Amino acid sequence: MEDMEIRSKLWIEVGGRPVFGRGRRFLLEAIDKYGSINRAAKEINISYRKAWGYIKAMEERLGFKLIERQTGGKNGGGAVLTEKAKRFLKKYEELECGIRESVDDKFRRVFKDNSL
Amino acid sequence: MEDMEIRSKLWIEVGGRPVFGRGRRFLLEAIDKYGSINRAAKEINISYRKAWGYIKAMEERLGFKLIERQTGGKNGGGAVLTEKAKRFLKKYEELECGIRESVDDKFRRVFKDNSL
DNA sequence: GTCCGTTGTGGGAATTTTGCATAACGAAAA
DNA sequence: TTTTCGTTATGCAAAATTCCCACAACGGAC
Repeated sequence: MEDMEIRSKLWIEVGGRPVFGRGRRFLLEAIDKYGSINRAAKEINISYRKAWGYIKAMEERLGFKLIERQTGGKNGGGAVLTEKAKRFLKKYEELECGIRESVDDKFRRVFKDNSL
Repeated sequence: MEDMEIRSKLWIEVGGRPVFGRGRRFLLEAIDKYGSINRAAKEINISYRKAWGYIKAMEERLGFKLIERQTGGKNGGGAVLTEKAKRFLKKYEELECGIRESVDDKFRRVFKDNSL
């Protein structure tokens, strides 16, 4: 059983539906960095279609606009995070910080004494 | 944003495939309690088919037998956990213990100051 | 007007999950 | 010996979900 590994997931729901998690976090961070949903999606290895669906659902369920988009124009357009989105993202980063590490630690302590 | 809630999930993988998590934990606990896969599945509100699939995958991926089954006979048969399964289950319970609570706490600390 | 890299979206394909239906089993009772 | 009963076992179709292809619209730069 040496290839066992622990995995953990953390997400926020609204009305019982997922609204934010690690994947969406990476998406927003990448959009913030690159100014483009398309580019961001490529960067984190998901399809544009999927990224677009994430954003749509997030905005609907959270009830506020996360991303200011512009279609056409210089460079074809682009996207930037709203201030509210940035504040939300920051909070989520803070929430997530340290949790995975502590889960990994506990896993190692409990499961890695090589008995079963 | 008052109906936001945090959710977390913890599971073990082998070869990149899920092997054990909260649902399977409940399943094994119920089998241990009732001595029947069928009864256990009803108790935790999943179909027998699903429970059976869980067990099959767990045993394949973990590489050892979790459940001793008997078909036919008194009461139609039944199922009991192997000793190894009991030890594994115990470890998982220990691993999971406290993690959800600490996640909830952190969520409350970070997100419940009502600003965004 | 053409080009380019965006955003926006329908809808079908592919995959995963779900659960219905039914067979096999074997001790105990009839 | 035969019937009964509540199990385990599993194929397969249907339902649900996820994924992704293909194309439209946009508008500044050239």
